[in-house]
Amino acid sequence: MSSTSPSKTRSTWQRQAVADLLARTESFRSAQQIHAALDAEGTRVGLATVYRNLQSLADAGLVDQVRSDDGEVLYRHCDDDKHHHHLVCRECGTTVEIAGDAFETWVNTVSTEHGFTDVSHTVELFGLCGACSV
Amino acid sequence: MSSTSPSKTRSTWQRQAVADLLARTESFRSAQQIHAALDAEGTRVGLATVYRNLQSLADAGLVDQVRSDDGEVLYRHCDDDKHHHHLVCRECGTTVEIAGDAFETWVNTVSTEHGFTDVSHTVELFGLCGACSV
DNA sequence: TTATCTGCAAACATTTTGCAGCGAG
DNA sequence: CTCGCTGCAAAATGTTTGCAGATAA
Repeated sequence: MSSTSPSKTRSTWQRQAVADLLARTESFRSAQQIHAALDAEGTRVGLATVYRNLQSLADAGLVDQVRSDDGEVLYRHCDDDKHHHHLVCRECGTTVEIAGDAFETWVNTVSTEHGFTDVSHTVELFGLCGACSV
Repeated sequence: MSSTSPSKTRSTWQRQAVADLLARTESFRSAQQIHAALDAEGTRVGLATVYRNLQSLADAGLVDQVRSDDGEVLYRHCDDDKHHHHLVCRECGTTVEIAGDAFETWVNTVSTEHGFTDVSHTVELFGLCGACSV
């Protein structure tokens, strides 16, 4: 038992359906919305399966995961492997991935200032995109 | 009925018990933990009542509200009325309220850059405080 | 073949709500 | 006296899990 079973992820059409839908979606969607969307396309996948695949995709770093204000977990395909944050339009859901060098610097400053180490952070920005603010 | 009933908040011992416990607590606590803490002190308050008062206190801006990684809502007394963020020790829970002028500036820059307006944000920092990192 | 994945339904945890009675003002 | 608040339990959500059967490798 030297190894932690590499847990090979099998390639099922259900998993691909989820990944594919996500790949075609620009905004963050909840597991339930994703399940409904697949259903609407005629792709019948169990809700539990959607949840399981979403988790697995998130673990693999293939999709981003954030929590909405009312506690649901939202998923979205990840454009960039590097560490980044999101600027989400609260109207249409359009999301822009942003790099926050200035922000990361600030985090370090503040952390050091208060004697904190190993600081991680969560940041999400919600606003109105150009198209929706008209 | 010209007015939106001012909804006067009545002062009950239950409400004060919740507010008081919060006032004596330095770290973020979930509604359930707060309910349990009161219970442990011999203060029997209905769970629903705790939830209702917590909501009301948060609405009144008397306590801060954040969401934990596993989706629970956590509450903590608010030291400062001004807009601020938190630097929380993931070991002992000690929390420092921090002002983020540099951060707010960054938010504005990025928002403008992408044509977003009316941008709100959520930021929470989790790390190890000096005492716990030894 | 065989270990993993799927689907369904039951289980869960947290938070909300309906309602009768209590209590602050 | 009144209307809001409390408590209890039931309901609603969102997510997870157990299991038997299907399936990728």
